[in-house]
Amino acid sequence: MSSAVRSTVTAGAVEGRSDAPSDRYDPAIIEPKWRARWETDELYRARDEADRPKWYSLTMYPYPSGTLHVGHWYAFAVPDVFARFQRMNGYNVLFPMGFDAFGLPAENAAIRHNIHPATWTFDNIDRMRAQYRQMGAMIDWSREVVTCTPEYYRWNQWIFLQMLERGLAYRAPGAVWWCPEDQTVLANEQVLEGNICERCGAEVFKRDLEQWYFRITDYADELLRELDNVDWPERVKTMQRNWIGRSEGARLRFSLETGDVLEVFTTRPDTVWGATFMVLAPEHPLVAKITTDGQRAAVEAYVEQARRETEIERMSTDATRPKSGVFTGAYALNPVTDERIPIWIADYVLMGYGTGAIMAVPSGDQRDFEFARAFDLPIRVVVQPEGVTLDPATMEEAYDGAGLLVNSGSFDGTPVPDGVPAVIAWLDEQGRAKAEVNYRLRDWLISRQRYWGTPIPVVYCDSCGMVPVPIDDLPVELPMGAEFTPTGQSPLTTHEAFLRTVCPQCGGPARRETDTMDTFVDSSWYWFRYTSPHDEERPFEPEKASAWCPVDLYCGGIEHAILHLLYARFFTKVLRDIGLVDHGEPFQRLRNQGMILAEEGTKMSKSRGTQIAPDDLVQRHGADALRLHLMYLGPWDQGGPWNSRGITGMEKFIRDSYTIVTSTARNRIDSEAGSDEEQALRRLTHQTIERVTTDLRDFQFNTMVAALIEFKNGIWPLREKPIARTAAWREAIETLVVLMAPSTPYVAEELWERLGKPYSVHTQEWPAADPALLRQDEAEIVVQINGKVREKITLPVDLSEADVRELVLGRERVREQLGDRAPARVIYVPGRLINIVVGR
RNA sequence: GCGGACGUGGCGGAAUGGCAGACGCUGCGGUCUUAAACACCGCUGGGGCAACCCGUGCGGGUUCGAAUCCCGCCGUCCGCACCA
Repeated sequence: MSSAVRSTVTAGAVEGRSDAPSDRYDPAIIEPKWRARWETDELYRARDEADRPKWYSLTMYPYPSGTLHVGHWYAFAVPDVFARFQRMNGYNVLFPMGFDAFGLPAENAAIRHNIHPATWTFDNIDRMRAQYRQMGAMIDWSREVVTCTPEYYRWNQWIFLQMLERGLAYRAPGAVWWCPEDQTVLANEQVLEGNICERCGAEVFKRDLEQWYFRITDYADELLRELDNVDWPERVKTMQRNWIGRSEGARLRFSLETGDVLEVFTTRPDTVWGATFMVLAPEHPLVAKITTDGQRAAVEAYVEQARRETEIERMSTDATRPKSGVFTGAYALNPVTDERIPIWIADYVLMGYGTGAIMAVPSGDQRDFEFARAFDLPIRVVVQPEGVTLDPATMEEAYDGAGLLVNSGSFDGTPVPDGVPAVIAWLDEQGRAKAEVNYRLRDWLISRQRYWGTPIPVVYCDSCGMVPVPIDDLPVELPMGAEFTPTGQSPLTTHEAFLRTVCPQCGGPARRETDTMDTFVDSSWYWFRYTSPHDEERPFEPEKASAWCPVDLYCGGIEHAILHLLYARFFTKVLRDIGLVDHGEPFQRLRNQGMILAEEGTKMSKSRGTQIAPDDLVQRHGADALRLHLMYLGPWDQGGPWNSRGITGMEKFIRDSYTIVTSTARNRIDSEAGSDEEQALRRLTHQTIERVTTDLRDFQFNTMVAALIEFKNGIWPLREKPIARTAAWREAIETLVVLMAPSTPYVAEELWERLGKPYSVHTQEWPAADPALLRQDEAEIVVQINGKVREKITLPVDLSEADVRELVLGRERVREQLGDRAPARVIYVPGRLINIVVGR
């Protein structure tokens, strides 16, 4: 509070004067001044050049939700520090910015406030852009991308058409997730545990609808394998691996007594001798056909119940729920034993995975075991572990560990790992099995029955059927006048002028596709667009994209661990196969920031008013102080509760640095280098260079700031001493300013000017620590007796162990402590400590 | 249920086998001031006059030496959860 008053008073006082430099640090003057200068000079314009190595630093673009909160700064200002650091390290840096501007919140807000989604969105973008500018980031705004503009989304349509041509986009019926609140279908990835809509939290259910899909499953294997080649947090990779869910096994054919063939997928074909029954998913197409008359009523009741549960709680099932199911009355023949085995239906078998049917091996699979026990079905042991003898009558759980095959014909005695391929090969010869790999990953459902998105560029003609819109007719523009209140129908259906068109093939009347694309399509390639944002021929120039990409460092929240990052990887591979880029992995290095919580530790919420706005803080403390404060809260990948008090400490650091530099910048240097004091100062300077450099490189911003503060604290008392008139001092303060440049760009630029150095500090070369100065001649050695610190002595580092030992043992305090006990052992760690071990 | 990460002063955190608590915040004392605020200087894990003792969720282990490594437990957070 008080500093707000002070700051305002100072600002008012200075305004009247011309440009007499104030000795008091005032961000309200410094920050707008340099921001204007940088913009005029296009200091942050990224140029396509080949002289320096490129560095593409990308931060996930924001959704234009309204106003910024400090979380936005945390996500953007901290990567900005790193981007600046890389620039000073000699890289040609691309640090772009855009807005993920299509999507449901715009529509919902528009309905609530009775304005157009475009108005809402562009107003927000204008506001947020201004807020982002305050941050002092090195954003190249000339490359800004806004996804809801036809200049951008026409290329979504272009890519869609390329994919359609290659069979990677297709339309298919199927049971899909439907959100009753948002009145649209959702991708599997957007459905959270408990069947909750990722966007609005409503409970979702399945509906049978015809929808557009992208064939991401074609890339399942590559998406899985290439995770090994990127530098990403291990947990993100694990999440993607789990999501893709690769299983190796075989597809087996079982003959039914009805003459039908039932295929199953299994990862354990070696246990087929133990398959004592089969289970179909309730939705399996064979269910109605094979059910016997006697069982029909029970089966239909169960299927109906399962369907209802689908709408309420199915899939939210946990594995501990008791198994349920019904016998169909039908039998299959076990292909290896020729036994008749009963066919059941149960909801623990999912239609969406494998073939929607399983062979049940209760002795080896816990789920099958529980089912067999519940319905009194036979259990046959086919894998015998060493040491114990499994008895079906007394087993309490399935056994799926190592062992030898038993009751398995000619394969008896085969160890499990060998049995799997052997049995597959044997069954394959007889045409009864094929090795197969299954993935949990499903194709990406991209159509949405909402308005504020990219129109899908196809038309439907009565005579020609579905016809793609010719590339030359793009973009298919989203009409501004549509009625977009959600009805469950695509809003575009009611827009006659949009809907009615002519068939590009026959010229007859045709109807446009009225679904729009999932907004994750927009974000699946936006970083390529930054490399040639104004290209009118293609989504982007392949040469420029390949020159800048892949992205060297991608920063963003962990919440995109699966959705966005998986889709983006998929698109990159598709664009590579189309021939637009030369690589398949978009993001070499990924770093996730933690989440900034409200002061009381809960999630920041707009509605509860717990969001912290940066504007106010910038006004009171300056953007530089806020940047430092965010870095200093803790490890960046950890996040944590916002703390409004600590920022004053950062302000003090800046103010003190400002005082140090401005009060000594004009000092005449009147001593030749060489005194011990100067040598010590130079050591401190170079140790700080070393610490700041390694901390920045390792993304340890909190300790980097601590190193800067310690440096300031170290030189603060010297500013009015004679040493402030030496070359070592000059080196120290110039270094301080350069080291501050990435973190506090405004004040660093101001101080650089005060030092009389040529504009701009941000184009200076990053300093290198002089190894000769880092070397210590003397070190403080900790003297321990039995591991307890008893004394600290400063000794030359090159002293031999014997000398140190003699010296230490001769010390009065040590002799006192030892008494008449003789050292049993002495451990010496050069330059660190000496531990004298004595018997007790 | 399975898997992973984490647990350190009043608070955020530092230290990843070698001085626990760097640095910042808070708090306390002092200087300045008529006074207060600001600013500056100093102190700030607990106990003890001191030597010293205790202390990194709890219990055990390895080691000359453990916040750090190993085993078990407790707690918090995250991911997965009928995927055949």
